[in-house]
Amino acid sequence: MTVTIYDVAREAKVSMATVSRVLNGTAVVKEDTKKRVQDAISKLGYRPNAVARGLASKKTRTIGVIVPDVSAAFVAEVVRGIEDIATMYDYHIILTNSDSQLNREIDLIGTMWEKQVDGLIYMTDRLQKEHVDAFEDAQIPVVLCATEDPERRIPSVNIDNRRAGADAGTYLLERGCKHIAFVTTPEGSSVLADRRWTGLLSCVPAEELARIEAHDGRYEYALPAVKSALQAQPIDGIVATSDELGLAAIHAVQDAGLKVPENVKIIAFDNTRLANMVRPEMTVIAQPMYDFGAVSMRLLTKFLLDEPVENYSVTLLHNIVEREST
Amino acid sequence: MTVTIYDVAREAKVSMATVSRVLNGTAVVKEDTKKRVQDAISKLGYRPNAVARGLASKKTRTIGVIVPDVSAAFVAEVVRGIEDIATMYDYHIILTNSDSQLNREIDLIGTMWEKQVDGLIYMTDRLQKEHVDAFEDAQIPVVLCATEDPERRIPSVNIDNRRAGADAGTYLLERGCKHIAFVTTPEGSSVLADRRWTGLLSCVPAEELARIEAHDGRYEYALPAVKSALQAQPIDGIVATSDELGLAAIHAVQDAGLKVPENVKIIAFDNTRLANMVRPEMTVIAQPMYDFGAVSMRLLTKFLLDEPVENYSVTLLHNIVEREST
DNA sequence: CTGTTAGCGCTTTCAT
DNA sequence: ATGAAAGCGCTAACAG
Repeated sequence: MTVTIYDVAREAKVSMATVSRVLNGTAVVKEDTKKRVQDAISKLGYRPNAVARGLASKKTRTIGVIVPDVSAAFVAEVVRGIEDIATMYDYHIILTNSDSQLNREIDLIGTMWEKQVDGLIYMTDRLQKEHVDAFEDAQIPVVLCATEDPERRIPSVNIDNRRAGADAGTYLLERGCKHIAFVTTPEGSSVLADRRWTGLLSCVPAEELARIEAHDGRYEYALPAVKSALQAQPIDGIVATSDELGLAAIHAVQDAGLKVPENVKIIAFDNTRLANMVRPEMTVIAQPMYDFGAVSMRLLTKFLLDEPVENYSVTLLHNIVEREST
Repeated sequence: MTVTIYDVAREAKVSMATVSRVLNGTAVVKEDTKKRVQDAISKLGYRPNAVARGLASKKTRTIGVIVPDVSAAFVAEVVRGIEDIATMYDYHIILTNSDSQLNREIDLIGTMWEKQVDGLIYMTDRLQKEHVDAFEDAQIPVVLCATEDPERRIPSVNIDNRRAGADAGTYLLERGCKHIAFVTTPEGSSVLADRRWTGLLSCVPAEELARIEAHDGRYEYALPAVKSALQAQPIDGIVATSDELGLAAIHAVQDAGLKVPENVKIIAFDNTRLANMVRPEMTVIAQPMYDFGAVSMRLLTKFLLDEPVENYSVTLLHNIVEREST
């Protein structure tokens, strides 16, 4: 039925240990016998059973990936980056969605341990003590991806969100904006958004800065929120914490009979495909989404391969892509 | 170090077999001893090793998911559906991207077998004989998701794309369009798009039907393609095979100094979030993306659990969502 | 350079 | 209702 390493050994007239050796290159094997083994392998169509391998070696070549929601454009792009590098290093990923629910997240860390993943890439809106505790007693190498650990206990890959927030603010200020609004998710829901807000506050006088919150960070909620803000106060510059919110801002401004960028300049975060498919094309603080994933995974492999790691918390660069909305 | 079933057995003063029984509910255990075991488990913080379990039981509770590219909105939504149902039935998913490359796909089917996945959910643009062969000698239950098997050898979940194409054409015809264009990926790259084209041909006279192809189905390539088509011939109705292409069509029309929907009516396929975030909001043939994934996974569990399956190829319903572009 | 022999941590007969 | 024992398919000492 299923052909095992034992069958290959018999066919090649060697011991299973030798087969294992040519399979893993874990010791030198005479060229001649190596060939016999390889012939036997292809003749029988043998494929090593990764589960048995995992049990024996205590390495599954599988890494767990916990994200809030793959169906979000930003996240999907990150996952793509993770998977590409994982493939490159011969790992597979087990993907799960947490919907940012703490209990589910903690639960997942546990089941990832049951699955014996070699490492974990973790993405969440707000890292809590419970997470850190769970990581610790799971005893699995973890890297946080686009997720901030204020106390830097866990390796992570991120951009400098505070700085990025300040850059966005400065950009608008330099272009003459006097009344800036920040369109974002509700306070406390995302550490990253909070950092950006802090950055904004550092360069824009508080009295010239408004805050517009949209439930769940969704277009549908943002649109009316921005509209009413526009009526309540003068606004000539908007920073949005995602492309989706930026687009909502654009439409709200247009609905108010104003023009982007003439009357209101808009700069958004992320630079998903949305940003350059809409009209006007959006100026953005581009985030290296794919690289978040790729670099996280690469960092994880360093831990797994015991390579030297110079920097436990990697800060990727963001940059402003100037388009039509400013 | 790591606590095993053996430790639990000793702690509870029973045999490991009994522990296994309470763990799996695989046989009746006296209430009293069951409690002792459970206490031991929580006292020791025991968690069963899924890899060992997989080796012994030959079931990994893991299913392989092979998709062209998670970073595509459509795919990401499907994957979300798969993962949700997988979680519901206590399965995990190993996610891989194939970029629709045949050799990579075949390779992946093999490594999925190595990983001993219990089942496979497969998504590709064009199913080939090589795929079917690989499925067969992998001996894994497979369900095709949003992928068509012309010969219906493999279980699948889909919509009726031919019919959907015809519906889109009819819709435009009924609204007075005389010169219809289909914006799509290059011929042969996607069976689904081909089906839609066939559907279109069945209701729109060939001489009133134009075909506009965009490399990779991308906005960037579609925009100029539609623009030049607009100059070359009269067009007053457009069917696009994805939201992204639909948006490109909208912008191309606008750039030509025409209006949507007054001069040109546009209907697109998919109904990703893009469709109702753009202006004008797009009329679409809505595809049940999440359900593609969810139903596929559910169907797979039926095979896995030996539940009776009445229908091996499930056809989900599509529907027209009327918005501003028509 | 190659073979022998223990396990890895669990499920699953087969007894009792 | 519970225990003993034999694997699952492989890796990893340890010999030779």
